[in-house]
Amino acid sequence: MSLEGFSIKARGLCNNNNMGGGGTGTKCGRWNPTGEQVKLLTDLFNAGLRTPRTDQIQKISTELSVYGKIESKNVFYWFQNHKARERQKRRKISTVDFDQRQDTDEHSFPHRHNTSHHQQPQKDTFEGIEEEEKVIETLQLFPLSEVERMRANNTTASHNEYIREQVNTTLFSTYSSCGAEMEHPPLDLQLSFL
Amino acid sequence: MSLEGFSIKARGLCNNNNMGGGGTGTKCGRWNPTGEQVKLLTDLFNAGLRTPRTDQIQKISTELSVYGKIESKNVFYWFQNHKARERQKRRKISTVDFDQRQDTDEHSFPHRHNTSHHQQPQKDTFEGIEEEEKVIETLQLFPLSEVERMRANNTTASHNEYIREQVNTTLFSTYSSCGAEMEHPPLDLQLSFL
DNA sequence: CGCGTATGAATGAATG
DNA sequence: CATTCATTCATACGCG
Repeated sequence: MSLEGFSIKARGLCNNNNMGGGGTGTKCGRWNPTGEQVKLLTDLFNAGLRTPRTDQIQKISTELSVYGKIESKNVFYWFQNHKARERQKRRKISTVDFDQRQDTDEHSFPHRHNTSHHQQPQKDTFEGIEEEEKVIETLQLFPLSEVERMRANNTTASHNEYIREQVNTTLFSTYSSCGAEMEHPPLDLQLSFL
Repeated sequence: MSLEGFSIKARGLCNNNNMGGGGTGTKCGRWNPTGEQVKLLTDLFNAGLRTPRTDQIQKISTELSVYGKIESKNVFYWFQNHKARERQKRRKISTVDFDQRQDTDEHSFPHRHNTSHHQQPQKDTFEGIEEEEKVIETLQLFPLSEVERMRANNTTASHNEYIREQVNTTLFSTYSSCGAEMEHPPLDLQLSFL
């Protein structure tokens, strides 16, 4: 456990996914991707794959199954999550306002498995700054032979961001449904900045 | 490589002292909240804030930044964790019920992993023995003054009808040309096996 | 100093 | 696609 090095988390507590068809003794009910699986998925993601179709999902799943147990839905969820968090990160993460600018470190936000690709400093716009899928042309990710050419005219001019505006509604609905467990009267804080 | 597990916290010392003891924020990997920061966060939580929205998170983060280095994601995580742990605690207590189970293991999570759904439909559904969370409706902590006027046009995302129907169905049946997806129509990213 | 606990961080799973 | 819940991993800290 060096402190300077990379502590490869290896995600391995119940990581024995290699049971093949047995499916026994898997005490953890949650899929725990292996390193290879993650790598493959990440590569695909970086290659521009964001929302694989059903058949793609199945193929990916099949391919990944050699590394450990996996289901199609895992792949499905993985892409969903990965994409969502990529977005989310741009919104939440490190949006240090103009207030204070401590240029202490540039790696303010953690990158879970981001393989060195553009991480432009985001503005906290709720939309827009996405869909910028980069397109690679020849991706030789796998030991197989055929490398499909990828037509890269995506343009991704998708402005399909459905404005899920939740400004004023959520504020109250949140409290009405979520509630708060406080036995004390609503303290009137000086939270005016909110 | 599976750099998905890297902790960039790959440095060692981090003595972000706090609590009014002086102490200066040494930029370390992990955010260490200040006493004031914790207090404010806790106050907000006690005031009923459970899952702040993005804009709230940012404001909170900005506000807290005067006490020390902080990022939006820290606020985000803080609320996530705080809420989760409280629920967890409550669940654990309710599990004990009248029986003192203190010998077998400390792992007292039901771990009901079901491939169907979970038991918490939405925000607040408690087992039973909890404290009767009160809904604060007179919470004027968050002025909606000009937020509302900010939003005049909504246009109501009508195309929000994504077929996010259950995973399984989507995966193993015809995708039925949702038309809403197809990230980039062309890009037939067929990486070997796809 | 080793260990248990509190908690920050991450992510799989699911729902709307 | 957004949001949330649940669970787990990784650390900082305090204790004995």
